[in-house]
Amino acid sequence: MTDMISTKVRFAPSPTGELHIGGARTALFNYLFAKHHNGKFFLRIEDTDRERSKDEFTDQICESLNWLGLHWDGEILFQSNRIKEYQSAIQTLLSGGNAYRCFCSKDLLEKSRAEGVYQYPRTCRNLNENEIRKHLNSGENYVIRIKIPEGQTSYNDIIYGHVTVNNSEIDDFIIARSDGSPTYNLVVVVDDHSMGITHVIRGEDHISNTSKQIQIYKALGFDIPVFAHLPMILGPDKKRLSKRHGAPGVQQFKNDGYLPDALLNYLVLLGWNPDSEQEIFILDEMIAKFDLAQVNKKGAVYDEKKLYWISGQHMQRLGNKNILDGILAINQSWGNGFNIQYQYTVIELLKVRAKSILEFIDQSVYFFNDPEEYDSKAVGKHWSNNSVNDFINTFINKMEAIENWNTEQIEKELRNVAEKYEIPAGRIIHPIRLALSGVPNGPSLFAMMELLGKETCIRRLNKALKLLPKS
RNA sequence: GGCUCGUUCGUCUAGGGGUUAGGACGCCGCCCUCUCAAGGCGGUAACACGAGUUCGAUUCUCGUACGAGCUACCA
Repeated sequence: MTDMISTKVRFAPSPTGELHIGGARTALFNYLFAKHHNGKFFLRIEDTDRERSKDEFTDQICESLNWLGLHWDGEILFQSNRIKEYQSAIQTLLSGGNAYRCFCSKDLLEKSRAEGVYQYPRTCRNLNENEIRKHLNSGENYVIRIKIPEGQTSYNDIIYGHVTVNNSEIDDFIIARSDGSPTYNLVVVVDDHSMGITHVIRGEDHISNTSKQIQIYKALGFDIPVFAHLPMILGPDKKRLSKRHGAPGVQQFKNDGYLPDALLNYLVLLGWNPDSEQEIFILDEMIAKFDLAQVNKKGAVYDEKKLYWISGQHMQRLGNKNILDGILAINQSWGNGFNIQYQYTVIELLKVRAKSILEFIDQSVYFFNDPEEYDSKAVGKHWSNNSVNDFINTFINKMEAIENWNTEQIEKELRNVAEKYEIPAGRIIHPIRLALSGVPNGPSLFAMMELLGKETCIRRLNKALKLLPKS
């Protein structure tokens, strides 16, 4: 390692809503970048907007981050605890001549904006001592604005490359409100500097804030970090996915039974390409291969279908223990009364055909309870008349005689019955599956029967014989 | 309005002066098969437009169009 300064990044959400996939993706990229470089990933809560910030959202964001496995280093930094630092930075700017008091009324400025004047006309920029004192003495409210110098501001974005803006395009924006509280662009710079952030990785919506922030860095004499702006995640209409726009919260994915790694896997593919044809990653693999230089500039449309597929891929690959943990996290009573070996076998049989934990739970009910009803379409197809009952009765007799209750024996006996009646085995297999599970599809019938056990199979078959066919 | 950024299959993307423009999801078909999945094989489908540079442009340049973001005493 030639890096003398270790990498430090941060994820800085404002607690005005729950964590949604856009934020999760930003957090993920920060996390991957930090871990890839053996650096630190910090969490900062941007709660300077006292009206909209809520503690419950802070809790929810932390919970979501933890569920995803994106654990932050050190203590959470709350901006609301750092007012003194901001005040002192503002004072430095003011006394250094890099900022000034502005006494213009909000109404006036809003009016001129409505008339097409979008920039602050810098009315108060060159007020002299006497004029300032006069305003102050008459008790007028004022805000503090940064004094943007002439010239150009440019920086080299890891993802977007060189971005240059004429300073004439940068407003003398407000750094302190009339109540003295600092604004976003000021606090970000003060915090990123005091936290020692080396790389600022955030959404593309901050590109135009960056040149403003660079002005503050310069005015304060701070080193400027490296910037990397991530393309937006878009809705189907190509507009930025936002809460208003139906951006799903991370919590929602948890409730829908998605595994954290699957969500992360989907998210990492939105904008980043691994420079190979690999599509399925676990977190450690993402860390090993992640590179900001491989992130593209184009916004990516959120596509639930692909997430769904990725989720299925993860289900297949995941260890049975992990799946069990995932199930229990949603439904603690799953598998109650059945031993662990039985539970693991259920998982083994089902995991290739469930795309989410929720689906998994849904598909597994008949392993623990006798079916209460039978899929009516399947009944019509496979058990529409009494001839089926004869086959089943014959098979029940054969089953009772089986001593070694295992897949092979069961299959052998069933095929014998089919042969005896000179019918395709499917004519017996389908109705039996229906009788045992209530549904027309699932894992290999014989493997299912072995697991359910002889008693249960016979009991369920007899029950079905009483109820089917429906006339 | 101004500024900044972007534009390859429906979607996620690879590629890059001469390619049958590659992969993945989805969709369709076939195989496997007791069903459903999974898996295998195949198919469908894209370089926004116009100039210029060039022997040649999807790739480079410039325009145009379209889209997005920012333009708050929100973050």
